[in-house]
Amino acid sequence: MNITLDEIAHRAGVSRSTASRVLNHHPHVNPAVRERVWQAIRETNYQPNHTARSLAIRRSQVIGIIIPQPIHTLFADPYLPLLIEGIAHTCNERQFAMMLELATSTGNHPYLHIGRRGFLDGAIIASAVEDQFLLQWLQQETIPVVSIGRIISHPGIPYVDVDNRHGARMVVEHLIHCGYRRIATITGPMNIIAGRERYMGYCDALTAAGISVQPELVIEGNFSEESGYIAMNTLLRFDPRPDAVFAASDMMALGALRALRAAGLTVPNDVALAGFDDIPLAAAMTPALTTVRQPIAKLGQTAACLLLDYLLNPPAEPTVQRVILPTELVIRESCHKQP
Amino acid sequence: MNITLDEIAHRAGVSRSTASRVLNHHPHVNPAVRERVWQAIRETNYQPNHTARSLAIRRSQVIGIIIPQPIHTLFADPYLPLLIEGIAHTCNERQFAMMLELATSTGNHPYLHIGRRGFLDGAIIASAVEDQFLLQWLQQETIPVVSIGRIISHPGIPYVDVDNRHGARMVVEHLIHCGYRRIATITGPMNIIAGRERYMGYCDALTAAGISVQPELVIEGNFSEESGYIAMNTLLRFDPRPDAVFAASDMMALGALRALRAAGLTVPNDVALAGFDDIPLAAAMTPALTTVRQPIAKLGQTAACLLLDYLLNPPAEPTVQRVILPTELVIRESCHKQP
DNA sequence: TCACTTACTGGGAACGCTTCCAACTACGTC
DNA sequence: GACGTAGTTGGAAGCGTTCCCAGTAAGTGA
Repeated sequence: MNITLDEIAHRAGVSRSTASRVLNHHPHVNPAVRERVWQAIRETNYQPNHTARSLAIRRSQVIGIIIPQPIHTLFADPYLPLLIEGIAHTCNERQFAMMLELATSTGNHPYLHIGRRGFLDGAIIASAVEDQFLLQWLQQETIPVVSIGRIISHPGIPYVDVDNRHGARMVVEHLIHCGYRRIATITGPMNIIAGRERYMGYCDALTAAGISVQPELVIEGNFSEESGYIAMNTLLRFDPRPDAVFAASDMMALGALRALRAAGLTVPNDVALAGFDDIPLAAAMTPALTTVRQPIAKLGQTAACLLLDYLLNPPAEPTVQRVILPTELVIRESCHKQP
Repeated sequence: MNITLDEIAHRAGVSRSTASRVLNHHPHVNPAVRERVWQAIRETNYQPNHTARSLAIRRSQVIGIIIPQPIHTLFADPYLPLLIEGIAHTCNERQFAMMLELATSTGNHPYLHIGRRGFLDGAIIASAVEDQFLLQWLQQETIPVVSIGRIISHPGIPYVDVDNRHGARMVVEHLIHCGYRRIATITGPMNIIAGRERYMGYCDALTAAGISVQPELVIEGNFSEESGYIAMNTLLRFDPRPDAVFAASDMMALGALRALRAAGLTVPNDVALAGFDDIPLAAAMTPALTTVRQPIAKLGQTAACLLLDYLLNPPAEPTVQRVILPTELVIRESCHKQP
């Protein structure tokens, strides 16, 4: 049914070997023969069979993108799309394809296809949630893996991350600099390292300024708008209420803003607000949100580079690559005390 | 290096054929033999080679998800994530894997891998933008395809879609019912069928109520927050200004809201606002947005079902499946005139 | 006891490609 | 004129599966 390399060889009057050599741009093929083969390829619109090729060369030119959480919880903000765009950028460049491996909320087959030998050359863990499935899989897997975000329990896995801790510290220092002292934080999930590190950056800034961290001003959220709303309502019950809030994600900052509005308070005059991520909405909201920008697409791009470099020429001696990308403070309107 | 079926067969003291039969749950295998083979599989942690299997059975159990536009423009709202989640749901259920085929903003190799024979069993077009690449690819491709959204120029392609036109009509009728008469619309891109159909629904509702469609009250956006903001500012320059606005996406409604706030106007008292999509933020914003809910995950799920059903047992006579899923009006606070 | 089924098993070709190896040319070179 | 040598080619053995086909052993009914 489909045209094979044999068919091409026959049409060009050469052997399969020669046709293969032409296809793969090997040297030492007579120019005239080479042209005859290309002609046959063009005439028949021949496309080589990728599966057969993979089997023969024992590589698939496919990497997996592992998304350990139900996707809709993560895609609620544009983090993952940008990450994937970054990965895709590198993959397209180097002729690799991407498989999506995700845990659905209902399905019970996470990482279904990863285990099958020969299917993937390597994998990128898109968001390092250290759940049991992921850890169990890492335990027994043999293909090279690069993680977005450090995996504490597996220090041998190369990773790329942004400097969450420093970013958080910068933005909280900015709040302090603006004159706020009773600064609360709505953290990310503490089982995610980004959640923990942003919290640590918050602590760093307070401690450095001689302000003690008050446990009641620390509320754990899950990065979603809703959780920011709930956390802010909790914070508003304290007396005196915080005069500034650092939300560990812009979506949570958005939720906090909604709670503040509902309580009749204005930002930044009654309460200052800062976020993390710099999603497009952050610049668009009123007041425009002061936040920390992270180079998300770059993150994905770098992770893919790390993985593909490794795959294309594996290093002689094993070295674990680690890359930390810088974050950037974006000052807007949500934490300036109006005179 | 990796364990093969031959190794398993040898360990269990049987032929490769028998080992294969055990692996694939064929009948007519002696129970004792069967158990010996399974034991060898467990002991060695054997995983069958997917590539070799694909080659032999001439199926890959992989479908492609084709995303014809730079992903970040589409992922700006949670549409695509939910769609993918729906597709993944069906795929996980039936042991299929998903390849992501996306056009990056910089890359010039869209649909890179689709052409390679044997790589994909079928494909889902995630968002029917009729650009040249897509049409060109459809022209020459041979694998089964299902589209999310109708592709006008290729009526032979099965598709799944939501009833955009009726949904838009419902929400505009609701505005009319609330007493608004000078109703503007911010449409989606007119080269996307969803954009056109929502606009037609808007026209339907007005016409049915005996209101004529005023060209100056129709502004084309691109579904993004920013485009909603810009369009609303344009609308505000007209005198008399519209008393209600139907934005063809919630993100654009959000942008419109920002423009209205900036102009010192309140929703719904000065201007009513309605959206389309029912993204999570729609319920969370102030005022909560009246909008049209579309079953996005269901859309993906259905598309995947259509495709996989077709792949698993191709129908004898060719029939083009078409499915239209209903939309639902969600009434909240943004279009009730306060007494 | 003899066909005749039925349950089970192994051999080997096939899937479509890559690549090693050997062989064959043509061209100088001593 | 024998002898490398480099360029060029085809044959054939893989890659790790599936599955058809033939064959054996055991069970069944006349």
